[in-house]
Amino acid sequence: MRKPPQSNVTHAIVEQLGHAVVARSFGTKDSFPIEAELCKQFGVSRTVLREAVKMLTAKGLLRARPRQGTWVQEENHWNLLDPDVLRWLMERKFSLQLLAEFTEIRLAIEPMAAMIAATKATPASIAQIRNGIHRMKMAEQGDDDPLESDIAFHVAILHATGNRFYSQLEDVVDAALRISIAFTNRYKGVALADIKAHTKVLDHIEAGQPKRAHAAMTAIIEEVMELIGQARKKSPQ
Amino acid sequence: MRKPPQSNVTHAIVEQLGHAVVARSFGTKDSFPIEAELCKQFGVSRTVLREAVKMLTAKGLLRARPRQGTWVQEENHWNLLDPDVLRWLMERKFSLQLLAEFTEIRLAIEPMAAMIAATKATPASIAQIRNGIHRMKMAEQGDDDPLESDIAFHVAILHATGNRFYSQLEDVVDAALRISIAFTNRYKGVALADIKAHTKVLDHIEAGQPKRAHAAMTAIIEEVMELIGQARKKSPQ
DNA sequence: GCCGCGTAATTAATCATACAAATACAAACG
DNA sequence: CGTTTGTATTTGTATGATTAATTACGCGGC
Repeated sequence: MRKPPQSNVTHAIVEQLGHAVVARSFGTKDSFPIEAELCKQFGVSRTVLREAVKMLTAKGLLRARPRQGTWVQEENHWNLLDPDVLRWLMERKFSLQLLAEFTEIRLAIEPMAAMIAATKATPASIAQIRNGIHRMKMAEQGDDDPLESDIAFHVAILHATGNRFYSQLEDVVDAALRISIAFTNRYKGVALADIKAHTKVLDHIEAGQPKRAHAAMTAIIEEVMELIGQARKKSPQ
Repeated sequence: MRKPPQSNVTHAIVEQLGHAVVARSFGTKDSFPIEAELCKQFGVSRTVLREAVKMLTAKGLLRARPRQGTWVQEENHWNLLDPDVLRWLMERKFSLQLLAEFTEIRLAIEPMAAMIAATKATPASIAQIRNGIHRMKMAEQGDDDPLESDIAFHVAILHATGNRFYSQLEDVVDAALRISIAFTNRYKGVALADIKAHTKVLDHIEAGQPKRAHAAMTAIIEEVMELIGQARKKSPQ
């Protein structure tokens, strides 16, 4: 994604440990290595390791207590909506199941976002949405990236709500779209039909038609849901 | 909420610093104290302070770089959906604005959750929902807590989706409901009408009627939205 | 005066070590 | 047999020293 690289040692450890945790590389609860063990394993000082563990604790992945040691939290404690956790999950543990759950959330958020945008969007935020569509058109002719332009469109709508919590879900949408591409090239390339469907959403938002904007966005995402459903039938995991 | 107290010094600092950050107690960007300064201020060692800062960094509230120092991130970097951040915001910086934004998110999530639950709910998860309603009835007669029982109902529906991301939004709903109570006693006590409306949702879920479940839940939350709207007219912030 | 370049100063990052606190477990005691 | 007390283990906290990254500054060249 678009994060500054952060070339700290600590950060590197956080990444590795984070990946390992979501990938379930640590067997049973008590098989998680003790501090000293991990230090040796990664070749870093206790300070660095502890700070890394603290960061993962802050994201709900780990828990530590004196004398009991450190262990991986139950999955329902993970902050799934944390951008890092999201990314780790998607990089390490892709599954159609996960993608389906992602999309199910989008189905709640994005249509409602479009609906809200239809009543609250400013000229500036509408311009952002339009820019996304413009990029999709460019991408169709090979002059822009199809994935990035698609993301730009969807994210612009989240921001157009003027609601911080919707904006915050940018990363979920981002991850969901990237994951979509990862599993099937069917999504690759920008079809004219896609552009048409996306333009419809913009039109309704601009016209101040909440319900129609909602419906148009729902159509887009249900299309994705459909694709996933088909894929799962072929190779049910 | 229902978290183990965590009586560490580090955790205490995280709480204090977290509160201070969301309350905007640190003026301009460069007025954030340097490490040593904060250590003296809180009377803790650098170890503790650094680990606390790391945890807040993990939640997107702070950022630190050598020679530039530590500073508060722009608000759009905050992980608003992190349970801690959410709680700090709500404890320190209550506003009708914030509550409205909360509720706007609920308006997307919960009706869709009810919809999904109507097709996917298991006997066990339906029992959970029913238990929530049961508690509301008890609360009406003073035999249970009205707020907690209400929360139990809404959270049960999120879980009934079988979707981890919906489950994860438990804290948002939790916070929203608590905040609701905080600003008006209007919400206090359980009205018979409320119980009726909530029961309707359960009935539709049990009957496997997605659209009706969706509508019933929407009605409940729009009622809340209405209340907020009225309050904002009286004292527009 | 202006531009590039190395150098110094500042701040967080890392390391190493020591000691404190919490708690599970077992042994001792009633 | 239950209770208490001790002890070992693991994380928590403290401190000092060192390293690395980044910016600001001054120096020299033009």
